[in-house]
Amino acid sequence: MNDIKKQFCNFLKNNNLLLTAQRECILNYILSTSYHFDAEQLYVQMKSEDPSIGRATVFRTVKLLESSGLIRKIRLGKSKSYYELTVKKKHHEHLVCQNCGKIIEFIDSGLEERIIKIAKKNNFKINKHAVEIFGICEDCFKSTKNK
Amino acid sequence: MNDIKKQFCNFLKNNNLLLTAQRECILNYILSTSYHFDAEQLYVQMKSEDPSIGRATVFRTVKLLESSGLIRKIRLGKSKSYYELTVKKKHHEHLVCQNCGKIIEFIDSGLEERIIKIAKKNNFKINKHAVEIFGICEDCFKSTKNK
DNA sequence: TTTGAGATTGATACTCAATATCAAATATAT
DNA sequence: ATATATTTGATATTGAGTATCAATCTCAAA
Repeated sequence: MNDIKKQFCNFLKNNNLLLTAQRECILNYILSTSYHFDAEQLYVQMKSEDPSIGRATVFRTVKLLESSGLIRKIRLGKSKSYYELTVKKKHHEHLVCQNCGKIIEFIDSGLEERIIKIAKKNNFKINKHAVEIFGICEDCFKSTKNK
Repeated sequence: MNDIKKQFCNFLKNNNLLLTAQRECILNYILSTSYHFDAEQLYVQMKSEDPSIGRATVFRTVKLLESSGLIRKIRLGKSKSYYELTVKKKHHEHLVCQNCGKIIEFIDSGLEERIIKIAKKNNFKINKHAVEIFGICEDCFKSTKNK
């Protein structure tokens, strides 16, 4: 069992929760994907592997994974929540193309520093932050010009 | 008629839309408030002034106001959308207290510059951006310590 | 191995925010 | 005045997520 699974097992144990077949199955799938996902999409995927699984279980497990710190919620301008793995990945921000939906991740230490400074200046105990930049990506911009 | 109203009228005219009593009423109210609001809250307010107004009309008008550029959508970590006036107000970001819900607005030119640079570096036609910092505000932090 | 308290499940109903539908009412141009 | 287009409010519907609950599963203690 790898470190990430162990981390989740510990979380479950510490909260008197059980590692069930469904939870393990969902965890496995999430670990095998490296990109953003949402709960509904995950449900459809799990359903295709095990038709007996329920929507509620998937949504509940996503919440658990979030509480455990394994995944984090991100908002990409849509009404629904997306999630991404927190492990094996540095914190980063998002460029969201409003035309094709493509998401470019970036890190910028200068940006992070400023955010920390701003929180400090306002006597704010910072917990998390999010920077989203919306616009048109290079590819889409090129193809609209060609029309 | 003030500039802001004119701007909205122009927008309506340019799109073959009419300035109706309901739309004007909603616009007036929005101009009289200077803080964040959401569509449902606005509906309740308008309903108290004119009980015959419909929910759909308020939600539609909010969308119109957004398209016209008079208000902008902001996401404050909740599932619903909030809006704020874009005029008479410089663009700013938000510090959101996860305990009491208080919202502190701030501007930081260094932050803005970096965001523009990042977009440029990624050949991204930037349209808008959002920075949200979540945490515990000074007041809440103090009062938790006293317990 | 049985038992029983507690955790988990899936189905379902429900909430909440927002959108779609549509007939009736309004406005506009001719 | 009339034909055309826009807007309205009521209502139904969607989409995302949560609450409920009886049935099932787990596991430690007897």
